[in-house]
Amino acid sequence: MSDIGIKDLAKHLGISTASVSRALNRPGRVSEAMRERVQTAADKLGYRTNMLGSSLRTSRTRNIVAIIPDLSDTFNSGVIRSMEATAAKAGYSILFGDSQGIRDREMQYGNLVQHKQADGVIFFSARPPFEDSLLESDSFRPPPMVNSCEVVSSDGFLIQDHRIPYVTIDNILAAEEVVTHLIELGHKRIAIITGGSTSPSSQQRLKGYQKAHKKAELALDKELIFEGQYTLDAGESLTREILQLKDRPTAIFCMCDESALGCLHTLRQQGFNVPDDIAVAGFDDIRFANYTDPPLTTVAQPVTELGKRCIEILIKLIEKKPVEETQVILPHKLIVRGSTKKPV
Amino acid sequence: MSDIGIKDLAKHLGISTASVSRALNRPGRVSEAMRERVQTAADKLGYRTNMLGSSLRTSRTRNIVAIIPDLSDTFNSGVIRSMEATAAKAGYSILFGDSQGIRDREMQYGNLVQHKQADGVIFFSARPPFEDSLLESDSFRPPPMVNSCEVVSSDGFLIQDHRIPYVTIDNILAAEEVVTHLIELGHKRIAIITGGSTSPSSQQRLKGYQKAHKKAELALDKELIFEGQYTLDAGESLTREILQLKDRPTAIFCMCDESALGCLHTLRQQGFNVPDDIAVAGFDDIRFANYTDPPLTTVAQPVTELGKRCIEILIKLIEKKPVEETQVILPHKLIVRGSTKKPV
DNA sequence: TAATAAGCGGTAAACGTTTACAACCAATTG
DNA sequence: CAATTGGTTGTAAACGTTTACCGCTTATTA
Repeated sequence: MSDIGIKDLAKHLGISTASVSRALNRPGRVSEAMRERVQTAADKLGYRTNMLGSSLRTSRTRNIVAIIPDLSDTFNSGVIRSMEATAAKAGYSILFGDSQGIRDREMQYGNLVQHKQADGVIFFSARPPFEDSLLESDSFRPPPMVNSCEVVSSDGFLIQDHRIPYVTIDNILAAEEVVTHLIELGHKRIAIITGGSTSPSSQQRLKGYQKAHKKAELALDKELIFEGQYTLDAGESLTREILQLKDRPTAIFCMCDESALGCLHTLRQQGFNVPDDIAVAGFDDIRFANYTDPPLTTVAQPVTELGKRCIEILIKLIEKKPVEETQVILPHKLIVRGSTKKPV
Repeated sequence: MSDIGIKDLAKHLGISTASVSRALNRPGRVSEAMRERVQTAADKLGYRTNMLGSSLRTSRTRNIVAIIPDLSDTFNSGVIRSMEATAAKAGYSILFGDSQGIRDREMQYGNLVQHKQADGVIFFSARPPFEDSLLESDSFRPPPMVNSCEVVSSDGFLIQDHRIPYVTIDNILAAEEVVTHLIELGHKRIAIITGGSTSPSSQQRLKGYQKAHKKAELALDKELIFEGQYTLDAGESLTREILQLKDRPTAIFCMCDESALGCLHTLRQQGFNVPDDIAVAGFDDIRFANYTDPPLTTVAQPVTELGKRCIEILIKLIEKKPVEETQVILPHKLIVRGSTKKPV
């Protein structure tokens, strides 16, 4: 019973391996009697297809690589979870890599598909996880891939004039809405804690911040822009810096909720009241956002849908089915809670 | 340049595939000149070993399956992240499955190793992810596996009198310490929100709760035990129930920090002051625990070490190296913060 | 100098599947 | 009744590696 192969099964039934294979994978190309006979024998003997043999022959692994900058981030892990669920439903498994934002590590995971250990890639970064020389080479045959969340331009990334599908939200608009919300409340000095200058989503949210100011004909003060990261720590420490400004802002927009939690913490520690002294807004609507004191005003991203669509598109690509929409921009939603109020 | 195989490389160099293979994987079995010649040619032509062929031949995939009940849980995702990092360093990739605690799904992922898509398994549940009939069968040759966090007994799970290695903390002791801490502060009525009756870690923490009471000769009140889950929601809603008790407790021990956050939220909503009206303690020390108001008293689990040790042991098992310690109990640490204080 | 060893490279057989192709049989057709 | 068709199964060649085994050359030893 331990590790029986297709040959053993065939011999045991007195038929050819071809018939076994067909009975198992291609019902219809085999008589019903045969299909049943093989199936029950397979069950009884505990036959498990050795996928290595199968994959080698068919060059399909049913594995997908997902490369994430930080798996422990609440927003990311939500997306991944959804990806995994969607993939599993379609019979695919997810190999994942936490790149920590380091390009070398991204490429290391990208290699998995070049080594034929996976059929396609999802990446959360600006560039596909392949060496630049490859990306620029004409002979490069890019594997199925989908770009998620960190999309550079509305054209997507181009390889040989062919765009890579992506799924994201409109970061510019979303940030603009947050900031406009603050401006409409009456705030004039709004500090911002970014996600880092190398992150496309952060760049875009910054653009939204600027657009909102421009539209409201509000002057932009460079001093109010604090380059951070998408982390609790960044929010905490940069808020300390913000509080040292002579002309203190009346609102702080954090580009992710984790930073906003750090921000709230520092404000509380230093005796500031939110939202009366300072208003705070976040981004992502992680599940903790509703549990802070006061609850956090933020932008909800469609986490589940984001993951689901990525995988759906990727699988279509892998299976060479037509994919109707290759540039997906999902709706976000401004969620106003207690952390923002008009300045007193 | 697109997809060159070992044969192409061999032909291009006018040597046999055997030499190419040896030059690449077994330096020392080949002259230095040869090694170098092959290496540079491989680099230049962009040769990538097809791991399917290799794996088929060697029956080693360098993949590991990790089966988690809930990937988006902050504690879990921290452990996974550490696992991934450790595995990557050793040249392994992690295939992960979010089982949502459903046994069928666990087995579905367990199948991956039976289908030879992975070399070993890490599981976070009480039973190995294989069908019961298999587990009980004498002919079952269990694959390398390690049990993490949710360990049933100090013997580990037995298969054919052979114990499965595990890595965990002493949940009983840790919970006992939390509750003793509360008792020493002067609390006499301590409610508890569990992680669910099917979770071994929850059962053990409950045992610790009981032990602490016994040791302090404090009566146990069944009414104070609330069966929950390891989630925010459970903490939130069960706290509402707790507050309806006629004889209200002065402290609440939540078996995970997420529940504690939910608990704090409900308390705040209903106008209770923590810790003055009611003290709250959690478990896990997720990174948000220090950012709540007041900061949460909790038990720190060695998240990174937990993940690291699991993978290290598993890899030793896979590579048939001797593993000195198969039952690892890592140290935890009670972290007292502002959410617990003596009752007023 | 002959015998032995050591170093290196090639030959070819696996590993476990899937699938073109061919072969067979029975049923249908003209 | 011969020819054709359709349904079903078997044969055997791949897929891309690794590695046991063998043989060649050169160095070492007695």
